[in-house]
Amino acid sequence: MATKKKTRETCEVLCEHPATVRLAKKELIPARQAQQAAELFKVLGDATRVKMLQILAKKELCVCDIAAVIEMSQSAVSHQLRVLRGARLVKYRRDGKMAWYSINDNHVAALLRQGVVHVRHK
Amino acid sequence: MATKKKTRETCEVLCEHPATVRLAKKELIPARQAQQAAELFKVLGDATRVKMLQILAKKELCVCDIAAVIEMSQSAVSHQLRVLRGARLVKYRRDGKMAWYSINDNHVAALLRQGVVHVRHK
DNA sequence: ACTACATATGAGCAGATGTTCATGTATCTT
DNA sequence: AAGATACATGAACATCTGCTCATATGTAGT
Repeated sequence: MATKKKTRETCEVLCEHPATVRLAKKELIPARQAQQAAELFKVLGDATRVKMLQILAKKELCVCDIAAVIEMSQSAVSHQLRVLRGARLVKYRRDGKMAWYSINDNHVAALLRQGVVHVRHK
Repeated sequence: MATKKKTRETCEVLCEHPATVRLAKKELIPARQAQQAAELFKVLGDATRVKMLQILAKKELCVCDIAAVIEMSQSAVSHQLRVLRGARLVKYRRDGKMAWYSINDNHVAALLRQGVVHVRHK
């Protein structure tokens, strides 16, 4: 019985290469940075938002026009714009009833473009 | 009664700028490309996978070492490696009992790095 | 052949995500 | 002031995600 449970009792650490692990741990990105990068990518990880960002990278548009272009409801678009705003990927200005959105910086557009290029070449 | 429901009945298309919409639609990325790009970003959109890719970009590692470095269970790591394999972001080779993983191409590493740089500068 | 080891995978579950529907808020028109 | 318009938001819902736990698969050593 004692011999049978050996695997679990001795712990899972058996095949590790300590030197390699130690080195890799040093080179590992800080947890917070990983989390923030992941959150950025997560926002880009939705086809609706990709489309929105892609057209907003070309031109400033109002909510209604965004909805018309990507063929989604105004509500859905508005919800997603909130996500994009939260991630600071877009900026907006109000002009009376309308809200005009555009991409926040070229960095974002570049990242997006690079992703698109990657899937094209695959 | 008929007047009251006007908003819904006439449809949501009232504020659109037809010329702008038509132009933006032409410039809109094809749906499949948007979907594929989103799927790529979605894979990058998880802190565990970001960490894994980041260390695999520096060095080829076996599953057990990856688990030790990022401090997650072997099972969790294995599941995520499956996702990364599915997206062709990593490659692997077997050597006896061990499986050695590394990043698939520099493209992926560059994309990752760009994301990290973006959150650092924010 | 038997046991230990390294990795892969299926089931199950809690939490996150993206849409719709209904409604709220602010602005414009009359 | 009242209604219409443009947008935002809360609730509800179905679906997806990422983990754990248990177990399966394949390899090596004895």
